[in-house]
Amino acid sequence: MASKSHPRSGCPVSVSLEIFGDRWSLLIIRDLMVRGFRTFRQFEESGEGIATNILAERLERLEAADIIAPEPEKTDGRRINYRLTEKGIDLAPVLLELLIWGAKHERTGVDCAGIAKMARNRERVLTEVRRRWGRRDTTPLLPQGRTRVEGRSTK
Amino acid sequence: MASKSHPRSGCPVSVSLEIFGDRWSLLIIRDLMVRGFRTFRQFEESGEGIATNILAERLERLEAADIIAPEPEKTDGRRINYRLTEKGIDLAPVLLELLIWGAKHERTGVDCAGIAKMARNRERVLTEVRRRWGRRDTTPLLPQGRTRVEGRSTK
DNA sequence: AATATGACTTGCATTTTGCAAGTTACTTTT
DNA sequence: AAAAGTAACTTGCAAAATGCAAGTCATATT
Repeated sequence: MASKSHPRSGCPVSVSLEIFGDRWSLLIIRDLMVRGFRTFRQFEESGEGIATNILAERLERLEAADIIAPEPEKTDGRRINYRLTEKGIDLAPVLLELLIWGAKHERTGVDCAGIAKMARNRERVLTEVRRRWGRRDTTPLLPQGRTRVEGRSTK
Repeated sequence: MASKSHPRSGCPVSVSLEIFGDRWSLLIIRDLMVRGFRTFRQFEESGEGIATNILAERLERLEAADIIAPEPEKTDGRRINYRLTEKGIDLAPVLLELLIWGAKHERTGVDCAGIAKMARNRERVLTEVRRRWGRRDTTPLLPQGRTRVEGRSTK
């Protein structure tokens, strides 16, 4: 991504996009925030099809930006758990709006009605995300199934 | 960008990012929404340094996604005014959250306090954006100067 | 008629992606 | 304790996207 520093405008939107304005970064953050994923392997197999070299590069980038932080697992020296920093958790509203927009305007694999409900209770949703994060609760916020457009989700 | 269609997850966030998950698309939308820009030339000279071929490609993409729509100017056959569709205007919350996040967490060229105030009145800001859009009011929402980090903005 | 302007194309060098196949450092199994 | 996983990456390329400079083309203006 934006490796080299071009002289950009200094607008916060522009600065933000320089950090995670690509097709993958926010998906990693989504996996951390709402799916409860923590490891390289989980991100890799999250269903989006990210290549491992890109994933590694994005994790490095997000870490450099202090959005995520690696936390080696004590019981298993191989495994690294990635965690969101406060700065990373603050991306929840961005992700939520992206979710709401996509569900409203595009054909996606999730239940529109459910998302519309979230749209009416943004604050509640964000509070819940933060609460779970604080408790290290990794149960997915929304039932993230391979639910495709045709299938009515959980009812 | 994501020209070829990979099999992605169907998550609304993912679908959204496939459309405008890059470094430029949302900047064009920002220019339309809060700076009152309407033409190719304006986007080109918006200070971000987008190349003309990329700009042309992004406009095409956004139009294909029904986020913007070109409107040839009657009095001047050369000029095309790009306008946001309803779907495009619905990106206002995304942009606003991006703005708030960037201003809070990164060193940007705008007055943090001003943005923080917007963060406390999200609904008011969004209503104002829509109101201006409806009236075709192109005066910039925020005094978008080349205000750099050092300069305290308008007072 | 000559010059200018707005909105793009085109050509080409440089970067970034995507993909497949390693590598390295643990852990678990036998 | 050796063999076989497993987790997190690297590496090597080919393919695609990007950046840059220059050019085109249809109006407008002088």
